[in-house]
Amino acid sequence: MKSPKDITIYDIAKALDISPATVSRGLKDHPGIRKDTKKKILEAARQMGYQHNTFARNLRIKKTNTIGVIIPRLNSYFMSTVIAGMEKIANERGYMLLISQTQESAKKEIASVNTMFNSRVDGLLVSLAFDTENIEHFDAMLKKEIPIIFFDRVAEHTKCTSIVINNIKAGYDATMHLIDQGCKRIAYVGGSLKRNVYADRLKGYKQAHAERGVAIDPALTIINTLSEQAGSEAAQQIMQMNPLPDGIFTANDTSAVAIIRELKFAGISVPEQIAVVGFNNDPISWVIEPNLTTIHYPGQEMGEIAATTLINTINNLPAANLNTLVLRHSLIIRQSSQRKK
Amino acid sequence: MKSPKDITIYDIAKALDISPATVSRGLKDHPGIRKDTKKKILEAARQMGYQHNTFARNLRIKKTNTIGVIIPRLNSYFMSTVIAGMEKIANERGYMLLISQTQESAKKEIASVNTMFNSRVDGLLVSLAFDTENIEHFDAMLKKEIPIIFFDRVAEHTKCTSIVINNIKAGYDATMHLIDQGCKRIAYVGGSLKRNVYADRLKGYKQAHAERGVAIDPALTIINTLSEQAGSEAAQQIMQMNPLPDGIFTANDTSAVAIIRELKFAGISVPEQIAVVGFNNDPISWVIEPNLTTIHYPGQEMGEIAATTLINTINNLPAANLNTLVLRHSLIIRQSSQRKK
DNA sequence: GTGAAAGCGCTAACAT
DNA sequence: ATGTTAGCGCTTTCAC
Repeated sequence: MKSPKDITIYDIAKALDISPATVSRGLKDHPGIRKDTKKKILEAARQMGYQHNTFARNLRIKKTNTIGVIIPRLNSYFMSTVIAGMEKIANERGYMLLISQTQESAKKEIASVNTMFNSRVDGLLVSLAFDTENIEHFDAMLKKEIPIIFFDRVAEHTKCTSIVINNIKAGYDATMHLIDQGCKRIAYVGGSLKRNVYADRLKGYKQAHAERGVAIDPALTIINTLSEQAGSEAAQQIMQMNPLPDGIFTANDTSAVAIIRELKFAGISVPEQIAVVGFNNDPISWVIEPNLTTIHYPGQEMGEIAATTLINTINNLPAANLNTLVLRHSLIIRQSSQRKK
Repeated sequence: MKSPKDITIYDIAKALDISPATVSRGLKDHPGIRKDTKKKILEAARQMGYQHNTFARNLRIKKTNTIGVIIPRLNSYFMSTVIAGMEKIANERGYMLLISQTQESAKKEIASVNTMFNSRVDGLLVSLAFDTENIEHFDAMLKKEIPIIFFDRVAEHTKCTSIVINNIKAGYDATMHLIDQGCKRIAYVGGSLKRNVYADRLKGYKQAHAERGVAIDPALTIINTLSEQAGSEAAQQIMQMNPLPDGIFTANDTSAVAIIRELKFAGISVPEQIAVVGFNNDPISWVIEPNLTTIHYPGQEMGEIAATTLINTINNLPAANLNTLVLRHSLIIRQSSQRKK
């Protein structure tokens, strides 16, 4: 396990009979170092097998060029797309990504924040776990002025930027569409109301009903984990309802697809008997039959914007001091909700 | 951007009127430090807001507790599942994950390796890009005895462990199944033959044909990027063939689904006219109609095993010095390939 | 059980 | 244009 021994700038300095400082400068294009000296240094470094020591540098300059990413889960289409966007930007701007999953647990989230803190990340990109109650665990970082950006599942904080879509409007759009298709009893299936995304979508659902003067039966609201399994169970629950709902708006596509499958299996026709609208525009939404009406959620773009904003903030660049950034969403109407020609 | 000032072990030492060495020891359960001293130190650390400095420590002990992950793309079901598995294990064992995407480019792969090298990761988990020709860019790390594990898209190297499934057998299983269903002209759609996974699956395809004495028309082999777009194009190409193939084996499910959609759109019935088998057991495989026959690829498990093996190697634990680890795959037969009752 | 002191490899202010 | 020097914060050997 032990390496022969690392080459340092001192070794190069000695070999070339110059000072370590000059080597350090030569290695990084410092202005005011002769061309030939620089060339000599680079050449020596290369052939001695010199490897830059990032730690020593970090220790010295107190900057890591590393961004921490804390997310509930990595393995969903939406999240992997977001991360892909973040990685792209980070890579372009010379930052590395340190990634940690909370598995939807507040406890793990706290642990992750602490690890990131100790790793001295330059900034944090966070989407909150289902059951996170407050965001005090970020206080230590904020006190040190380490910028934190929340995305998707966000928290209100005067010092942090949030990047979201307008979930209220999206919920409103989805629900209004169902109402326009003639639905009178629309079920809502969503995740924990502690999280803005689900609370807001429910709000939009209510707004749409209110605006059209349609009463809401509270029994039609189901809160679950939005997993495939949970979707199937929700479908069972819905099919027990009497009278049967004639529309379902659910807060992700995984759930929507699971529900449609159960309904079809039970011989209930979609959209004729029950119209369904999902959320995210996951690839499965255009594979399921009938194709799923859903809200397009720009994941890659959200990742890119989050990373860009964070890096700009870290470097005190302009356009950094925003409170909230709202991306555009759109309702994609497909067959699963269309009852009218 | 400037923090008030970090608390160090010296500050704690001064406050408690003891030495920094004692503080350092107290902070980490060093045997041979009095219980009450330790308690005093921990208490002071807590209330002074002490934050451990990982860099200084790394610099000192030359270990980072960080694992580098280099992959083609993050945003596929398979890869995000793998990463989720890795993160789980890394987290449990106190390691962090540094992730980088090559976007299928060898050039970016080389850059990533260098960054990881400079970041002094303790080990590397790698799945190769489409067009990587050789693996010399890993030599510097290997020379320093930094362990590297390849998974999925691997390369032969005496010093590295590879984690794979038996792609030849998987390709054989898929093809043999199609032959058993009565297919006589089976097309193969796969990715770059520079990568073991695609070359091996093609090999299996050929083996199955050879074993049954069925001749192969080379015109039936299509090499592309396996994207959705590429899948649609492959379908177009296949539909031009005369005579039409009666079976398609394609190396991922994204491609398979795109192909099925095109075929259906063109009025070709699946599986009656053309039977289709995919690869990966992506969620879309059981949503598409007809449900897709595919090879189950244990992504999460592969990620967990890769991470476990790497961490064991880093720590010189037993069972670490393996050359190749082969995980179990299985053929999942669904409707897209079933012609017989 | 605790302390003194020497570095880990690099950078940057200051000097030349 | 280059050199000197003083740390960054921590660990650890060797003393006591």
